[in-house]
Amino acid sequence: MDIYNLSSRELGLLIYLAQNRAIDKEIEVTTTQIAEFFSISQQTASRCLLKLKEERIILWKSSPKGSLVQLTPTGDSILHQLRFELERALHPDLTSIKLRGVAFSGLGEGKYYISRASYFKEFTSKLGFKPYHGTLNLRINTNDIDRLDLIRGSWPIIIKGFEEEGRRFGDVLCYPLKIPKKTANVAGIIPRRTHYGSNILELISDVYLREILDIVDGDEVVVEFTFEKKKGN
Amino acid sequence: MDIYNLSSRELGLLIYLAQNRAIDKEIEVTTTQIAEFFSISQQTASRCLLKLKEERIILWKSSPKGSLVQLTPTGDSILHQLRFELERALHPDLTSIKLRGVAFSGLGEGKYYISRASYFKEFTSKLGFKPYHGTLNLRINTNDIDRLDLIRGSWPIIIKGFEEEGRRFGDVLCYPLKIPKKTANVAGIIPRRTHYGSNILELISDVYLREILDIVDGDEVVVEFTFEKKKGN
DNA sequence: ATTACTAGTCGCCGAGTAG
DNA sequence: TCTACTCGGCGACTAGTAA
Repeated sequence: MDIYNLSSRELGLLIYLAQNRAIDKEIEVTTTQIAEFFSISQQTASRCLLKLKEERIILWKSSPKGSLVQLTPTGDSILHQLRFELERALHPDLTSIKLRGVAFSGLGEGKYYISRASYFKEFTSKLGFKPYHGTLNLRINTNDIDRLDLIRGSWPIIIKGFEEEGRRFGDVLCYPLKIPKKTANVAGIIPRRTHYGSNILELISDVYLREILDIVDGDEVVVEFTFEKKKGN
Repeated sequence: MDIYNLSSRELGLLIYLAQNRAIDKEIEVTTTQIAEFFSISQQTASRCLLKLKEERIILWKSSPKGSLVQLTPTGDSILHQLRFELERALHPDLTSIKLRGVAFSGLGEGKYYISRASYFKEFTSKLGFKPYHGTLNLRINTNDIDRLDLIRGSWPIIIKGFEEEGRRFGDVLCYPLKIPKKTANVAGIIPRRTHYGSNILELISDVYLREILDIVDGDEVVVEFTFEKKKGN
């Protein structure tokens, strides 16, 4: 879903809904209320909601008494993509974002996921390096979560999910990163379904990062995200 | 100019131009290049630029060899308005923004401007208080300039400019503020033509702020901007 | 009250092409 | 090459109205 495929109406409506907290929870709206806010007809408001629903940008339960609306993760991510593009428009000189986080040990899921043949092959071909069989978990500093969300609004490398042994493995989004003064190939990975505002970022690399960086749990790690030329899609 | 009056294409084009640094300077573009980027026809690209020019959102010199484009202050402010709305959409719990700045003495222009009968009357009627005949100049902390720009993206109270004695007095934009723990009526004022990224904010109030706050040049002042319910226009 | 279908109008888009 | 006009078609809007 590309933000530029949305009409201005739909985008405005999405912003309106989000401002009314439709990101976290279902909110009540009526098509008449939307129509008045945007100075359009009630019918158009109805059609816009319908279209957003069809494109799975919102969840919508309509009834003769009114409607309940909530943004889907897709809707949320569209707003973040717009934010990313806008930030770059307003700060064209900004070419990288630094994040600080603290290393911690997870339950080993990262290692498990990377080991899945399907993921491993895609990581290798799309990232251009063979990932070490393990991840370095970072708990991003509270002050930097907003910046993490900004990075997540960029156009990530998408590792496709799959179904295996009756279990669903979802899409994983990869963001190429650098560790200042190190040459290791690094990428931050985040499951697509992770909500914005999360402070967890897992790092994969072609090397054993804990050794290269000489860190243990609790140590601070800085990663840097550098902008590409344009939105790639 | 309301951001919701722009078509999605025009908004996208504006972002594209800004990302290519058309905020600061004239940049070269061709309608074909824009057409390819957005996957539209060259004709539509041409029409979009033409419309943006008519609405004084961009300056555009076109010739058979290509075009030079630059955003007008209006164009810049549209992007900042969008940023403001988007920030509120993504952070609906954020209800106020604090700015830190350092007091300094200007050349007394603020005092001069407020004294102009035309400005004074409008300040009084639109802000709801009689401004003290002087302003408190703040040099906003570098780290907070981005937040100042965010506030400037909101819907300000507009004090209309006028022509007098052969001189042009431009529009002044007012942002209602509060000083933490003080009850004084305060507003930040910024001439409309001031470019974004500026670190100067002038405060007007119904009281003599330097006395109430007990400050001299060089002292730090904190001001707080609180969001209203909705975009007012 | 709501949502949403249908009919009719209007404006926007792309193709062809002129300057 | 550029920009930008005209024209034909289609998509989006409003009004009326059904459910």
